[in-house]
Amino acid sequence: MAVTIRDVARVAGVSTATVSRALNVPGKVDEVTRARVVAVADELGYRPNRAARGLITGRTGNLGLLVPDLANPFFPGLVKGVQSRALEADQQLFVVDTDEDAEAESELVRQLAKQADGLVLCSPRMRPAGLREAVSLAPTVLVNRALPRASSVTFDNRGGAAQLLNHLGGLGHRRIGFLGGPAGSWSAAQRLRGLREAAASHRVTLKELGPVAPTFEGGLGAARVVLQARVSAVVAFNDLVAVGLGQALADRGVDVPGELSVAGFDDIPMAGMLRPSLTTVAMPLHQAGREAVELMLAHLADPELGPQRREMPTTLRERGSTGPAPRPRRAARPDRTRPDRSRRSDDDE
Amino acid sequence: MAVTIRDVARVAGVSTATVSRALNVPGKVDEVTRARVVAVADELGYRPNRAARGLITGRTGNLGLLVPDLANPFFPGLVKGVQSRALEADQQLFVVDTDEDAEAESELVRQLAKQADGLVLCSPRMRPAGLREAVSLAPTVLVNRALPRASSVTFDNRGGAAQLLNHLGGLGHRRIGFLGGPAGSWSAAQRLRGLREAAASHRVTLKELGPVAPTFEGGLGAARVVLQARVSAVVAFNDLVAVGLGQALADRGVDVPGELSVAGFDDIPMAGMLRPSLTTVAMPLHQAGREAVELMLAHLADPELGPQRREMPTTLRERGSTGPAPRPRRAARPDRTRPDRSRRSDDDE
DNA sequence: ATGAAAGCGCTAACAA
DNA sequence: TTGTTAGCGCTTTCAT
Repeated sequence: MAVTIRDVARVAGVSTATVSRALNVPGKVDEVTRARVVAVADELGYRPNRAARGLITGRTGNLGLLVPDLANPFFPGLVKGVQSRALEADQQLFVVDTDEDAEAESELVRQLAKQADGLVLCSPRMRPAGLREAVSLAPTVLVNRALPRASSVTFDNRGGAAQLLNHLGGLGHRRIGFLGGPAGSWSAAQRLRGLREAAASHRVTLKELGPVAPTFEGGLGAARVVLQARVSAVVAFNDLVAVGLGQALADRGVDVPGELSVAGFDDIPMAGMLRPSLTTVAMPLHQAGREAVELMLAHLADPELGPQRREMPTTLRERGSTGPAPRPRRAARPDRTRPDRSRRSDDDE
Repeated sequence: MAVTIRDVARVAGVSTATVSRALNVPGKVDEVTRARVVAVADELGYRPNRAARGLITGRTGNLGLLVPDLANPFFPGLVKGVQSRALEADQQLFVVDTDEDAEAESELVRQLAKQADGLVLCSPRMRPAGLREAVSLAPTVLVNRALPRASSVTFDNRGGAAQLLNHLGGLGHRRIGFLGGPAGSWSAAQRLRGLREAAASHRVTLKELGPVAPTFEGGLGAARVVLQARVSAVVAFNDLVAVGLGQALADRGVDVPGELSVAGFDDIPMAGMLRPSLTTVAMPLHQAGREAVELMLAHLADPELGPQRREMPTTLRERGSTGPAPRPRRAARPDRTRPDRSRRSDDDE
């Protein structure tokens, strides 16, 4: 068996209660005794048994983190942020990937809640009722989603979208498409709103396209609808969609961004690995993750604390561009037969 | 407070011991009583307190998973596999991202081991001594790394490399470069070995290039050395490097794969999202993750069980290509829908 | 087949 | 400031 608090007590010549206090409530024990206890504990390599502690305190020392899909490059940054802060607070982290399954989410949350002191739910897909249950089960912080009377960390999607549109507007684009994400998506709504507001003050026409799945495939399948919309720039729901769209356009011989600009959200690492340049709205994922844990800890420390909200700032980024101008491909033959875009009716550039 | 075993016992009119048995050792209790107990437990919504159980059984019901970097697209598939099997076994999963820090790894493993019944260490960067300690702390399964007298799940890198070289050789390539990964890398060595053996029987000259960092940037910076090697095909250490190299070559106006073929390992999702086609050796990550947990559970069930080894088969895949040959650009015709090659590999469900 | 009781390792009253 | 004691929820002998 491992070394227990009794071993430490025996060797240090004190009671187990004193050991416990020395280690947990330093103020309530004589400095000399405390030092001795700590020394002994250290020497014996004592590590408290969290299960035993948890049995009496009701705390597990664990945090639960739920994400819809770890393979989505948006999430690892968040997970890392959450983890870094959790470890600092000496909390271990359960990570659950729900595979985008809104149904499964609820049950997983129930399981998690039982073993964790608090929950961080990232972009939860479940319906509000499910979220409410989660909140009732354990202190919960939502990330990338808001809910009345619940704590959350969100990103300034609206502001970011506005920045993006201002940028495009400044470049001379007058007809811009928004290739929307999934129907009920909260962030898609925010982004659209930001774009609309900015479009108004730029005399830009905003065309709503889609919605499409928030995936590479979603973007891949959207080339046609985008070309038909006769826009000079497209804002995709996120980078994954933007990348898919970019590929589909390239396959059709459309020069990106020469003929058509593509922008996205998230600033996923892949955005920097691609050639058609991509303007994207970056989210401070790591920080958001840390902030979420911070709120959790605050709730743990003070159960009476009301709902807290943090909105993280977003930043416009230019990714993957190799140079200033769109470079024609070398071996490319100049046969650009694209029925839709061949007649330029737009006031590009 | 939550509903405890005593509540169930009282309502069912039996002792707590019987409830415990009914729920855990169905054989040792009368079928009628068992049914009643289960019904009551169910109705009351009883959920065993794992801390209490753990206190007496010494089991936590948790598994620990350690990965070097979740943002590396290689790992999420593995994590998902591990998680899926862990949940089936009613084990919760601690996930720790070590940020490629070999030093931190050891301490994190120590912390993990205390709260988990077993450990799964993916591509651990730590030195053998550290691994030995881990193994001594808790039942441990290594993934993507082997260690004498330790259980592990590895991939058939050698066989995959051989397949790859056969493929390239069959295509007529006679000078092939290997852009190696980090110096001490176990998998890099395996891959090189497989390539060498196959090269011999194909009268192919294998040029060792690099090593480079196993990252996108690593590949990006290798264009020059690759071009100087005057090879007609390059096998990169992994897909990330391959993608970086592909971009760097494209920037220099080299036609991939027309003038130079690029291949990689891992079959990361991104491989399917890119245009210069990429031949890659796919690893059954999801399955490997599940297998790792399987081995863990076997060790848990029988502590006397000796070290187990599994080598997972690898498969050659063609990704991101739009056609068979270096493709002249095609004018956009009425929707020539590309076969959708970008879906995740079948083993990733 | 079932129950009584002990006790896992720890913390938190309550006493001293 | 420190020790004594009870008990968190559960499993597991040991009786019955």
